[in-house]
Amino acid sequence: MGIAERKKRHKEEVRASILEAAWQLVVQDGWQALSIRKIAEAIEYSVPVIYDHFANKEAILLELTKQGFRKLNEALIKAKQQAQSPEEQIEAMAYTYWRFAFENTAYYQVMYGLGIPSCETVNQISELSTFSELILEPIKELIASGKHPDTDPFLKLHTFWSMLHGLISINMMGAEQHKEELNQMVLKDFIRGFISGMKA
Amino acid sequence: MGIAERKKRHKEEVRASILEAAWQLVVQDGWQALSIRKIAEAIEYSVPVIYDHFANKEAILLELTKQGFRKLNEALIKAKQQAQSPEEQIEAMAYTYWRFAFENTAYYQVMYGLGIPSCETVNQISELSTFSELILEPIKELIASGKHPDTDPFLKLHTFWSMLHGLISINMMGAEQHKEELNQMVLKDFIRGFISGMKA
DNA sequence: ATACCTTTACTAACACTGTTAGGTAAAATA
DNA sequence: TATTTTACCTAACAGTGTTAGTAAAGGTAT
Repeated sequence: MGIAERKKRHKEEVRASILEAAWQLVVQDGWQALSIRKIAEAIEYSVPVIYDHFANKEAILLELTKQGFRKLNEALIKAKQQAQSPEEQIEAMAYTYWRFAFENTAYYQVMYGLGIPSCETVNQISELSTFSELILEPIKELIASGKHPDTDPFLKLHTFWSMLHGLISINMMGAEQHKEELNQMVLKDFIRGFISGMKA
Repeated sequence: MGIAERKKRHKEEVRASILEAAWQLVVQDGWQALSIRKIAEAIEYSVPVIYDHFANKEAILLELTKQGFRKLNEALIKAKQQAQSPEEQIEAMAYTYWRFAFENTAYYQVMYGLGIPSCETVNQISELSTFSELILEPIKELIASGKHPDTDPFLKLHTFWSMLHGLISINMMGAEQHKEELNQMVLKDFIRGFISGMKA
């Protein structure tokens, strides 16, 4: 039954080429300029073929979002592994998150920039649980060894993520009035405060 | 020359009705569902009339964004006036900002949610300077009376705004997994840390 | 080998979208 | 009264997401 296999393989190739073409278009002209017809032209197939692989345009963007989180998670895992203490892990991950956002602005904007994603959309991103777990672990360690071991780790995770995201998104939209170094300082300041806030 | 006046007045009425209709549509179905034709139908004029008042659709959204910031600024001014010390002013403004976001999610999403606004767009929002000044003032006071009077107030303003925005936007997209009270606590925690971070 | 069915891919259309060119009729000016 | 300006419209252009219907090709069963 090699035939069915070959077909399946081919189908997955087409699916991958759709995502690849979509991604290239997003990087080139921004996600607002992405269109089904442009994708179809890029992969040299007719438009309806795309709907054999994705329910709609949103599903394609959702897949790119997932890709983005997978890539982010990878980078975070690597950063975490190279650090030893929970403090260093958190610090390294914060910097990595920041760097990911600015080295992959296209990804970051797809991940967070399509309007504010609805709850249903967020729940479809299974990669988020890995992301949470990754950061939650050193936070828990830090809390356990700190002076307030009854602190809610989810609260701290939430804070960490929120503030990092806020820093990045405000920074992305107004890079003129606030200099680069300034933001690096804000980031540094935040990380220090965040970590010491869990110890004491 | 009452005629020209009457005409001018009428023209401004139409302009206002465009914004009103646009706003109503945004509140009803979200900003992604806003269309020029729907606005035209609502105001009972043909489509091209809208282009006599606004260069394009983006200009309408930009005006709504400005309206949002004006409303936010108003609320912040009121909150600031009712508080005495810089600490209380900052705290009150943070809560007011938070409340504004969740009582006017439509505004907040127009203000921040249309993709990540470009630098050029941000520069067109003159209301932002009022917003900055409003928060900058108590920050400066607090820094001056603190132990590190050479702290950059812009850095602190940037931090304040970023983290507040991050808190809100992360919260808006995932209200299921994290409870309401949790976020109130995160907010409280942040404000306390922010203020004490400038004193000491 | 013939008949059948499923898969694959297409063209063409529907119902929208933002935007604008061009025309008409009314109102203001000369 | 003649002319110009304005106010407003219809109709179109070029694009969007999405889908109905069709034709051909591939594999399966009789």
